[in-house]
Amino acid sequence: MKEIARELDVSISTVSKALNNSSEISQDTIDKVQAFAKLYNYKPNNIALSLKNKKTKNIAVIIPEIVHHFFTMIISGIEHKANELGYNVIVCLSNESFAKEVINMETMANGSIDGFLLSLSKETLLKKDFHHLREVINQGMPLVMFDRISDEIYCDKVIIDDARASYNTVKHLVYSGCNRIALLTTPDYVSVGKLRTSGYINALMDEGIEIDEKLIVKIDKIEELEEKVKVLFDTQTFDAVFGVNELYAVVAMREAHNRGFKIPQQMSFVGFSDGILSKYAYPTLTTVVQHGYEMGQKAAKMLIDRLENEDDDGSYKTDVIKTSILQRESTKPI
Amino acid sequence: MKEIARELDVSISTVSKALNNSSEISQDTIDKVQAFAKLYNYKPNNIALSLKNKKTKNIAVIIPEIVHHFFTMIISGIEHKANELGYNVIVCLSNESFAKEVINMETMANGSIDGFLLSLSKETLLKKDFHHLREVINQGMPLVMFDRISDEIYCDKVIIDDARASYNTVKHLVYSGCNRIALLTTPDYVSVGKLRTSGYINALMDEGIEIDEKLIVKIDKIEELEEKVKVLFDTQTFDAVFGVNELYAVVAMREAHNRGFKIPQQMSFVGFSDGILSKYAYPTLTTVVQHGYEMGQKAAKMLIDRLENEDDDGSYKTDVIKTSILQRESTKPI
DNA sequence: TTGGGTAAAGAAAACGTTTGAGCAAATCTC
DNA sequence: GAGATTTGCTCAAACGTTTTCTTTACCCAA
Repeated sequence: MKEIARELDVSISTVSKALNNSSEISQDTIDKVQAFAKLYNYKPNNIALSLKNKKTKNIAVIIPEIVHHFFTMIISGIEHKANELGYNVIVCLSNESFAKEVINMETMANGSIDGFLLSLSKETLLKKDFHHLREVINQGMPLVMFDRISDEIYCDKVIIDDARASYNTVKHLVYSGCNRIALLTTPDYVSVGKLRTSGYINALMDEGIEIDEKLIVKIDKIEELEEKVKVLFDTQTFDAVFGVNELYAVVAMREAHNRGFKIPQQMSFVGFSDGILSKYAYPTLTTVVQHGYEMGQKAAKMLIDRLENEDDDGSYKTDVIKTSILQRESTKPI
Repeated sequence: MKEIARELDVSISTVSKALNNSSEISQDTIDKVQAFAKLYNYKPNNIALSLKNKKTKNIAVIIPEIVHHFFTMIISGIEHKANELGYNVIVCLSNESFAKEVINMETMANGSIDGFLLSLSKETLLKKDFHHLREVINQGMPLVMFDRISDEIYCDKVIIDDARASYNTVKHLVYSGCNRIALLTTPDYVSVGKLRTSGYINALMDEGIEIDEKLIVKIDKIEELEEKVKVLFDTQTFDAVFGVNELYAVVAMREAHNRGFKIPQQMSFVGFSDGILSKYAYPTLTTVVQHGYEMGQKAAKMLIDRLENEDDDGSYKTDVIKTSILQRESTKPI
């Protein structure tokens, strides 16, 4: 801008106004300035604009892990919607670590971004320490949580109805003729795992099937997955496996394969979160579709709506994304 | 800062210097200011710093697609290394679209970031239009390309030695007793696909095996994958399949399964890029490991090195990441 | 001629920070 | 005790914009 001003022998203010087609400036000058701007390939400096407007048009999304189909779908959705609305997405990974989550929030909450999209790390869920969230909220920075949330924090949220999805799935298995259904789930501190477990229990109770605790396997770390699955097969009999994610289901299915079970005739399998594994497993895996892309889109829209509408009436929304069951080869048709 | 200055009745400059432990300021004042800063929970405004320093400590990474194991590994690596060195990562998705890639670069190259990490979209590779890259380079903004690169652009690069990896893999298959090896690859405009194809051809020639064009299947869109695989099985006989990504290999393996082939006794399978599909396929898939995480780390390091070392001697490096073959169940041991 | 109106442009402040130059007071030196 | 040095602080400019408030110049009517 300075250059253009010097070149045309006008003031910087004039240049600025001319570029913005201000009515204060003569058409003649406007044309000249804009011509020069094009010539010099002038691009307004975003940082200066951010400083002036106190808006960066950036949003941060903090997720526990990116190498995970569900999260990449969410990011895709976020990115798409944010771009559509003129925002950039800064991705931060917490790696399931509380400390990293806190650091990420702190390095972002200093003017670099306008708002947060957050899915809690396992460690944060375990510690139940949410001071960093409270801090940014008090600071007046909008926060939208998705998927892994906490009820203790008041803010906008987008979630899957995990309990209901799990409930429906188990019923589906029962209707297809299964009645000893093993559950591969996470420890209860993972909010979504807990909800899925409770959906499983409720469905069985409603169907009058007794809960056998030995059929419920809680897996904390990925390393113990294969071993625990083997133990399950060694010690229990069952005719279906419900995994709270696709990996658990696929690994169990492999084990069944190795032991010579016919799928789905002798044993059915269902997973959660329809990803690439389910789609290309052998046989293809029936899954609960979580619609991560839509979740991301909705979360981004919620955040940006709040950013652009000043009328903060202090009320927060929680959006529930519907799930659906995608019937593939690993379960018997109803 | 203003508040602290008012409260302590000193100038803003004094506050700034006190916070930076300047020797110009008395220890007494420094202590007081820092105490107040802690009390008010003062955080320096990053935007103002960026404007002043002409450095944002942000880097943009533009990738074609995020729902893809290899790219998420790369992003993980980038994010890790960048964070370690004090940088944030802004993720942009081109969705394999030339237009979106250009837009992404333009919206970022206005002061929002210090440099680019880029993997070209398919459409860009097809069009061979790289004016947007030239533009940012001329503007003096560092650019590091990774994986999907173009030789026409002079900049730092990080690549896989695709041709060699493919060559080695095919030799591996030959040594394990296969001699009619089908290749599932991409059209030649995808740089890595072309290289992998040429590695395949060279290996066969070196082993004195005739190239049968009918065994080379080029797949452009994911939708045509299953159909083309079926046609291959219907019309040709072969004892091994080499897929230039894990999906191709896994889909082919499924088809072989369905047709009753014994794997690997009757037919071997190898994929490229060791992802979740390969690991949990049935049987588990032998793959070429691309070390995406390391590629990401290296690319990030390269970019940041260039950002922080002024001495731009005009020479560019190309780093080649080694690949390795991970022998699993889908191939015969050598 | 003078005053008021208007069109076009410029000056200056602001966003939050850093930093070199400048300045007053305290301390030192001989 | 006068000049020199040191100490501790403030001023002002700078980063690149926008925007409000002047200013200037010109025109027209009284």
